[in-house]
Amino acid sequence: MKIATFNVNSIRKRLPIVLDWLERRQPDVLCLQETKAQDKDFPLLDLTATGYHATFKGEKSYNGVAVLSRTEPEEISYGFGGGKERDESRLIRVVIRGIPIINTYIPQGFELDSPKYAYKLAWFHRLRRYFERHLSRDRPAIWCGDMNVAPEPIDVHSPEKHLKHVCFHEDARRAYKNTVSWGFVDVFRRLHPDVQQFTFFDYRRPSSLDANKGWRIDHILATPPLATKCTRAEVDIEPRRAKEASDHTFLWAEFSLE
DNA sequence: ATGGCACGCATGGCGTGA
Repeated sequence: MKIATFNVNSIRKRLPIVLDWLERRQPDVLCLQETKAQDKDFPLLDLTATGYHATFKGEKSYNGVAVLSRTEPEEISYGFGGGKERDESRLIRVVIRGIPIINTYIPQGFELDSPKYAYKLAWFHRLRRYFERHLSRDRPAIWCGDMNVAPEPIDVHSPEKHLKHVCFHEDARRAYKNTVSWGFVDVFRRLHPDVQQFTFFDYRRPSSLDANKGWRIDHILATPPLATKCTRAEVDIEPRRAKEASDHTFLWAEFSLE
């Protein structure tokens, strides 16, 4: 099973890139973040014309997540469920071929002294509790998406310059790792322990792509019984070089499910 | 040290992203 994740930064703007990638790469599952479209404006027909099923939840202007899948999901749920701040356009859970897949768009955080950063840190704790309620670390499960955290110094260019950046600050890294430690394995890092490979390159530094000055903040993780079956995990840099690209690019992983 | 680019929107300026 091939699963991919991609922060599209507007599904309507990135539709040609997504359609092209689906056709050429033929993933079983593609998780999208920052679709930036209300459900009524989601380009459903363009995407389902490919044969993929689309499961999505969005809002005006911001956030929004979607899962495109070759087969229809056996279960679907949006957000944390219950209470306030369900964040339905940041978390989507589907079950495909019996495997729970959680696609998240983690809050970015803005600045260290911003309430948004406190919200980001709390989000990781809420997510850990969500995993505790809904998953078992002894059974196959996948968590993927835009995590807005570079876990280690190798995962960002010039780490010494970014110690106070909301995507590399020690508190963000600790919060992310605490959620990971519930029982997930970063499959890219497991297969490529020493490779520096980024998934995000800032628009505002157009030379960053050629200079390979980016961030690895998009991740695919699996519980141990599934992580051991991961045979490949790769970043596809080509779509970042495309005309009218997203500032993120695709990460994909292949699992041997026999 | 600062700003830079792109996105959506009751849109020619702002909030947001990372």
